[in-house]
Amino acid sequence: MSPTDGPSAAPPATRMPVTRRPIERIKAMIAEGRLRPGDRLPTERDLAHEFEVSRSSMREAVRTLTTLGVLEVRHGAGVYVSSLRPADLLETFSVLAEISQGDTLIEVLQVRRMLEPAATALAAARATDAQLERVGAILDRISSGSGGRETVAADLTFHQAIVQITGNATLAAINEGLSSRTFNARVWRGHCADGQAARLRQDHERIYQALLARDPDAARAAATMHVMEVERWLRADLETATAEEAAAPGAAEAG
Amino acid sequence: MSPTDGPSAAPPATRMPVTRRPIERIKAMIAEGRLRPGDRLPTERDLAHEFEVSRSSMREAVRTLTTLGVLEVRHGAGVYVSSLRPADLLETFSVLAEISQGDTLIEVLQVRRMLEPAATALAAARATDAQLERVGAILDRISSGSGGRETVAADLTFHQAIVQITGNATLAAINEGLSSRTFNARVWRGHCADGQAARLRQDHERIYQALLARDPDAARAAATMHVMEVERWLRADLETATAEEAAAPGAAEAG
DNA sequence: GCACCGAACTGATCAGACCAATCGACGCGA
DNA sequence: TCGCGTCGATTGGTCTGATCAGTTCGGTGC
Repeated sequence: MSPTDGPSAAPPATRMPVTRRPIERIKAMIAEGRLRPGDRLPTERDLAHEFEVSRSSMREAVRTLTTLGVLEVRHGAGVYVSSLRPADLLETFSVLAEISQGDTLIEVLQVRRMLEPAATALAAARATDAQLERVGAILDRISSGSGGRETVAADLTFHQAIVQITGNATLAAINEGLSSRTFNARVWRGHCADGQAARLRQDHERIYQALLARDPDAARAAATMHVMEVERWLRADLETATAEEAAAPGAAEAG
Repeated sequence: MSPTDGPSAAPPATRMPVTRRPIERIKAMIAEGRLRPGDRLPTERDLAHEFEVSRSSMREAVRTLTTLGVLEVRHGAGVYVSSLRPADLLETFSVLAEISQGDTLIEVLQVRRMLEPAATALAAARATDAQLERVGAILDRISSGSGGRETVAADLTFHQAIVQITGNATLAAINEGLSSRTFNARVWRGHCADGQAARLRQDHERIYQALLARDPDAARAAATMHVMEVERWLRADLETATAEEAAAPGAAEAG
């Protein structure tokens, strides 16, 4: 065990960076329930005094906890404990999808291939009529679009809406983090260029039909096929990019 | 769509907080590949000058990106782009498991119930002899322990080792984020108190046997059973806690 | 009773100083 | 020549205090 274990295993006091003390203490207070969602913390100035650090350091601590989704800062109004809902705590997740390239994108898709089929099956079993109607409306927006921004946005919304039907906010937040606008835009652009946008539309239609039929098995299969289609495209795209890179290094993103 | 969409949809320039500009620009440079893993950035002072912000603000930006796992700072040495591996970018993930309570823990387990069976099945199909040997050694550490720290640590390692066999680092990082020492400790303590620690050991043994047999279906089933056992315990534990809370509000954690 | 305004509060940003860890050049001694 | 310690320059870490910019809320006047 490392000497830094435990929230307040004080004795050794391994000279942790000053900024870290407030972070750990506040996190611990929240984990222990002494601070609850929506609670307001003292002002930055008071906190700094309480933890015996300068205001700059206190601000860095607050910023860290804000980035983690644990705290919320309102200019002029104060620092508050966030709702602590999964969506808050997993907001940072999106950087993975934003920044990842190449092999990591494949890995991300493999994870989605584990989650989305299970989620879609669950949704098929639980969906209410109103929820299905909403999904149908989103599907119309995908179909009526021409592969541009609208379509990409609708596509993302489509999958999010389905995952939300499961009622599992954590699952929804994770799945949302595994998708990204930019990646989805690439997928659509690629399919349109190959004249295969119909494939994507058909995938979505099949998923929707499975939901309508409230058939979990069909939903699972349809979702699996869809993710696999995206994965198939990505693998092909990566190969092309690699080949172009080899032919003309450093100019892969042109056009 | 909100007016703040897009990384550099410049024209409106919606007066974003000063600190945010460097964050978005650096993130964009990384996403575009202009900054690569291991690259060193200019000093904080130079960066501040370049982005026309004060050093304090620049520091907050760097701090944010560090928290997100995108950058790495070495005291006295400089600021570097992290390896950008999933494990870096998903480090923040652990706060979810650390802080979550009640219903969110159930949700987390439901996600694990989607991931771990799939991962274990994949591991069964891919495991090498050396990897299996390592898992077996870890299993011995679980069995020889008595439910204390050692056991809990070995338990976590056991599952992580299996997921790592899949070769999917993103999956491994996500799954690790969905587990936490404190939660696992609670599970073991609870099972020991009920005299049911044998259940957990048997679950692990079954998973291991399925891996040895390189039987994905058996592995999937065994992993599912294991997560369900933990979920069963958690639901019972939550009910008990709720009941005690109702009887003696505010004293649930005593003893 | 209500809309408006301003003072007090609180976070956001800035500036400059000094502390602490790192790294590399230099020089001493084996 | 090689090895190692020292010292100074570089760079992140922390502190202080001032000023800018939203929020809140109570008072003021219609």
